Amino acid sequence: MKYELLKTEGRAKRARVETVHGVIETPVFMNVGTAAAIKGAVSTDDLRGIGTQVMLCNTYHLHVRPGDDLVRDMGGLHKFMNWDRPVLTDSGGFQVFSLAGIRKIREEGVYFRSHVDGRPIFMGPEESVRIQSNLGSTIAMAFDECPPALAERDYILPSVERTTRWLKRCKAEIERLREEPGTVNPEQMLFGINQGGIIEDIRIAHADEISELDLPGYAVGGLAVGESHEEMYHILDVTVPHLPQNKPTYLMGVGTPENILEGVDRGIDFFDCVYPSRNGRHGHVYTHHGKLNLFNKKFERDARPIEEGCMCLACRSYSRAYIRHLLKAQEMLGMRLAVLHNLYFYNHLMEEIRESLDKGTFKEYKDNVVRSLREGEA
RNA sequence: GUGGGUAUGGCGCAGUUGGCCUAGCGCGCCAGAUUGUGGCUCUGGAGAUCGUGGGUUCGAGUCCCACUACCCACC
Repeated sequence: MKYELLKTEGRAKRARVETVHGVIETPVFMNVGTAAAIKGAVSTDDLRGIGTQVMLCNTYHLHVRPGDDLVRDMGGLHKFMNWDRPVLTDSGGFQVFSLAGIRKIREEGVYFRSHVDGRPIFMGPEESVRIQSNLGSTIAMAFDECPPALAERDYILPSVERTTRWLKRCKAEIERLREEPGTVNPEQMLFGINQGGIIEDIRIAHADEISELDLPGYAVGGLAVGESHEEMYHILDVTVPHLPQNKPTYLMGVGTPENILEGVDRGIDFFDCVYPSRNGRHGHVYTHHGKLNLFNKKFERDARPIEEGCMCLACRSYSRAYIRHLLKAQEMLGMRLAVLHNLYFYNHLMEEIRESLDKGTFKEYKDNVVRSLREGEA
């Protein structure tokens, strides 16, 4: 992997990452396809058409179904889903948080009950890395615990210490697997994850500690899980400078267009979020003038596209009224068009961000977009 | 025509021996939430002269009579 820093503006970074599956221009928004598909009937062909650079898939979910051994036997995730560009796999760490009701955390790892059929599933650092190795993703994420934002110091501190021990085990395991014959992707990279809730000194100490492991990239995890925007931005302000600046920095699970602009401004390269796809399925669509809820009655006879001038499939051909009708009638095409629009919007937003960084006008661009997003539709 | 049944917000229903019914629920409708995705979930809100008319009673969605509409069976 090669990380080439092309330009900076304040802390904001414009970079190019070369991987075995091709180049990633950053800042980038990764499109979330948990179960090896973007929900909403979006194909990988669609993704190529809307500027998707990286697809994000999930270790836990693919392990449960269809099984990582099956994916390996089918030639790896790339071949399986017909996507030859970069893929990042989330480790299953977030499921420690999101499936809190059906798991137990121990030093060796996490005992889940499958959300599909209830069978016991054990996942520790070695298991997570092995699964991700079978999937053959471009970037594997370390297996961590994502504690709730409101957790107290006496919960966060031991949790973060365990996450560090898990990270070292992940690193050892991926290095071991790299040497094994038949590994799907011997060039697979491991990114470490910083945790610490909203407690400054824990965040910083942890960032310093994991930076020493000299991994190819680092993520800030455990944000946007209940804390305020101000708290999230503050943690980025104090934490990101303690992560290597000559490597990709990934803010996990974030966020709204405004969150992303603020993240870029604080030195983040990679983002991902379920918002464009999940909200699309639920009829919420993004524009430069804020988010619209297409279920709202005011769009019943609105002949305009979702956003004037947008070049996505939905906006080139269909009205708000028609997409609203499809969504209300639960026609799959409604979801599909809304999701395609949202992903296009996010990918296009990142392109605008990169252009403004190239030109040295990011600050101005960001202020304008944030104002426009907040003002809403005229 | 005869006998039986049913009529409660847009739809489907619940309403116990008449009294916490100032009429409840599901869907739908109108809004809002959702941040490393369990095609979910959650939170608010609007909307009903309880088919019509009369009667009994201190009090009727609940009981009685007539009428109307629909459903079923028989002729």
